[in-house]
Amino acid sequence: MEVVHPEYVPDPALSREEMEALQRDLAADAVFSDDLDVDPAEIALDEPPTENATLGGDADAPVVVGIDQAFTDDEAVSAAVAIRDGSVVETVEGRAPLDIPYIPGLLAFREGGCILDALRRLDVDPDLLVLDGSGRIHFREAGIATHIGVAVDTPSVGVAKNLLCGTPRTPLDEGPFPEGTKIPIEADDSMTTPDGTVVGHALQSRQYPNPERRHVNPLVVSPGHRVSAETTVGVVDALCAGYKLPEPTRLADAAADDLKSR
DNA sequence: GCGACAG
DNA sequence: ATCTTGTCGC
Repeated sequence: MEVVHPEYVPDPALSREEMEALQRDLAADAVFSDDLDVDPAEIALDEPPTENATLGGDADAPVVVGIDQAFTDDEAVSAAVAIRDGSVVETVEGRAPLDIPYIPGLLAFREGGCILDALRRLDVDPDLLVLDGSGRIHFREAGIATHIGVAVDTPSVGVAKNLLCGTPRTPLDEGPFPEGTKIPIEADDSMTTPDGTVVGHALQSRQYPNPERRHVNPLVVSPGHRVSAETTVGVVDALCAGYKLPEPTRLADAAADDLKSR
């Protein structure tokens, strides 16, 4: 696939002020309502995808791509795994030097280059990108899922393990919550978004039989680009197949890990 | 000055 | 994110 907006390619050499300005610009181009080329209801997985399937499968089924990174001392490696009709149809990798440290709110400038490097090598055309981290749940509505989604103008969602900002309608420390629980997350005064706007959800994708003994924390999902908050939770939920993480990110996670160990 | 923060 | 074996619970 191609980068449609080169001006939004995250440049680690920018000053903090320039980075934030770029985020405000791209957030203005972000679409937080449904504008997909496929019916989101057709995006689902009942079981973990089958490894590599060059032949067979419905060639017209939606292509969902999971992306994740692993790190060494000075380099980031990214793995993008494309899934269609229940099987992995393509896997690519990307690399980039680590030029700046992790700074909350500026994650895309540390990991974005590596991700775009991988996505450019992708032959299939993704209908949805699933990224690690926030999308609209961000101080300037420009989390890494939004940043990447807008740069390639492709529907995207963000899946995070922790909350960056915003206020859950039910405090997350009031858990454990039963599997399937969806808690709206509203914008607060730490964000540019009008207060009370639902910018994402906490999603209890998995829970143990006896949460009192041992429990799982919810995921934090938010729209990246061209997807609404409601559709985002529904789709991520449908992409889970028995594990806490949705299959696209689980597979990308594993792929990135063994790329690192090589 | 205080607080608070994805990966 | 990363450094790392065993260990708890179902």
